Amino acid sequence: MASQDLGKNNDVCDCYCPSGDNDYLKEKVLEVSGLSEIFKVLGDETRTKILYLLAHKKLCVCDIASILDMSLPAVSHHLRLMKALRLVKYYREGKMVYYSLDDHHILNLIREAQEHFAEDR
Amino acid sequence: MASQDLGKNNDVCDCYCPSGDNDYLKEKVLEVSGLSEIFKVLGDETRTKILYLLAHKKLCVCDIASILDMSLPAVSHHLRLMKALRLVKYYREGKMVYYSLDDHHILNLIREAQEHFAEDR
DNA sequence: AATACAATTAAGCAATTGTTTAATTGTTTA
DNA sequence: TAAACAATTAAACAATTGCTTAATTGTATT
Repeated sequence: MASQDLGKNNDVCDCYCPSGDNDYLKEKVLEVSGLSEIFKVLGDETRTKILYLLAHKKLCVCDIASILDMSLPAVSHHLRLMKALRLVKYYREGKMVYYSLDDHHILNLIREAQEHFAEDR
Repeated sequence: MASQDLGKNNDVCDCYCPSGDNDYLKEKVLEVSGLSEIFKVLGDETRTKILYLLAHKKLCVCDIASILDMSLPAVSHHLRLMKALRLVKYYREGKMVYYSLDDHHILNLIREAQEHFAEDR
């Protein structure tokens, strides 16, 4: 390894087809960096459903499990992740732990996706 | 196995905490069924970037690879997936294959996610 | 205190995903 | 038609993900 590569693929091809603004686009693309983190959360059907449920009312873990027909640990696992990302919050009431939506902005994303389906198909 | 289960977890717990509208919520949650398919696409950073790039201008595979600093097969692989989902379209021009955005609605989702970050943090 | 129950945590496993390398296809140019 | 190049495809691999089972924690009830 003689010298350090400035990025692996500065010349994958010879064309450089666009008007030469590859450098500009390299900058531009940074605008969406990290965005997929939210999408990854919603990329799991179970999580989208949990968020959608919690948007309607607060629920205990055990109810979510019942509604979604899943095991408690499975649900708890997803809640833990979304708690870490501050999408949901919780409070304990006796034996039960109630979860609710902490980030209501996420609903806009869900609605937007719904429109996506509504329009296209 | 004596009798058929009506869903695995109709009684995960004894509480049934909500006002008893679990059945209603089971229906309600169907509204977001299948939605995560789109989110899954955007859940990969590379794909979000490709879509964002193509929203600005059509590009050949090799340029995308160059801009994102990735191998050609890797990029091609992602494009293939998004082609199948009708998010991007393509046409051949000589040796090069140009891709462009086919589903412009997807940009709304990206913008919505950008706002999500802009507001919260 | 002991039991019961909701929830969490941990470990293990199967399935999926994204990348790499190598081979192949398609188009142009010499 | 042979060589060069863009792109695709296929096979193999590493990493991640989501679930299961089992054990643990925390609270309430007896």
